[in-house]
Amino acid sequence: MELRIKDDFDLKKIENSGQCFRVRELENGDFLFISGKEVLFIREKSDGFLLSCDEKKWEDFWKSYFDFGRDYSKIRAKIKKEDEFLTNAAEFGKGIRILKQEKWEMLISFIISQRKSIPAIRTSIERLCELAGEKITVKDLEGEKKEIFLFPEPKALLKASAEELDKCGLGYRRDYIVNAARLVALKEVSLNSFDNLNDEELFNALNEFKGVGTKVANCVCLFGYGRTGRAPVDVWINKVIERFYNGENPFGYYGENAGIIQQYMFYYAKEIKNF
DNA sequence: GCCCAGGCGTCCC
DNA sequence: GGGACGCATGGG
Repeated sequence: MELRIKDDFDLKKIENSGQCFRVRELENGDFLFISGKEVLFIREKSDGFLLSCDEKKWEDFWKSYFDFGRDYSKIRAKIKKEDEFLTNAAEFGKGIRILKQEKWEMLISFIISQRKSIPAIRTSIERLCELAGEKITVKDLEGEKKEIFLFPEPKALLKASAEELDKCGLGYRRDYIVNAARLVALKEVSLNSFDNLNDEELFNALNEFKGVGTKVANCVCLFGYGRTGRAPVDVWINKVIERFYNGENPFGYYGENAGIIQQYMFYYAKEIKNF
């Protein structure tokens, strides 16, 4: 299908925004998105986008995945005029959207993320998918068949040996992942049931997993549950807070948009480095 | 070889 | 409640 949208939908920025680790640009310039059991190829065209899914799948799944239903330009318009850093960051990051990704994948991905660089996170996750993920065959926009490994189900991870998991470069995080897989696979914890919790309750529930602290729990809230009021603070955001906000967390003012504001700042800081 | 990475658990106060 | 410390491993 075709999508007649141009504003606030920059695939390259989304790929590099640090919220997703399996999104990538292919050699032919198309983008590949994988989430849950769904796979999408997207090609940017002069008047919009060409997608590998039909209208029904777009309406049922990808539309909400890409958070279409939110007007990002309105959010940028609410930024304090005197906040020069954030104004620059938002302009620079214009086109980023907060993806609503698969909950289990977010939990494990952000457990892996601690004390790892983004390229290293991608490598670990990809190895995990090849080790224990279901292999499916899909057709790209050229009609050519491609093999894709989906993100491993909790049960599949439990079947892997410690040695196999270690080859994924998980380091000391391995036991955190096995522990989470056990709790979810044995249905002692239901990630879907967490939908009913408010933001604070959800944060606390996620925080119960070993290896999930304040930052990781907030990332899962934001990227897995669409809780845009949560603003994860990592090393980059900490530098921003120290340098531009006198050490005071600036996100409270933005309420339910705090997570989106945070994402603009994170992307800007990460990309510019010497901001 | 060195430094650091979208932090966290533990210990100690 | 907050501060120091160790942590496995890969990228730059």
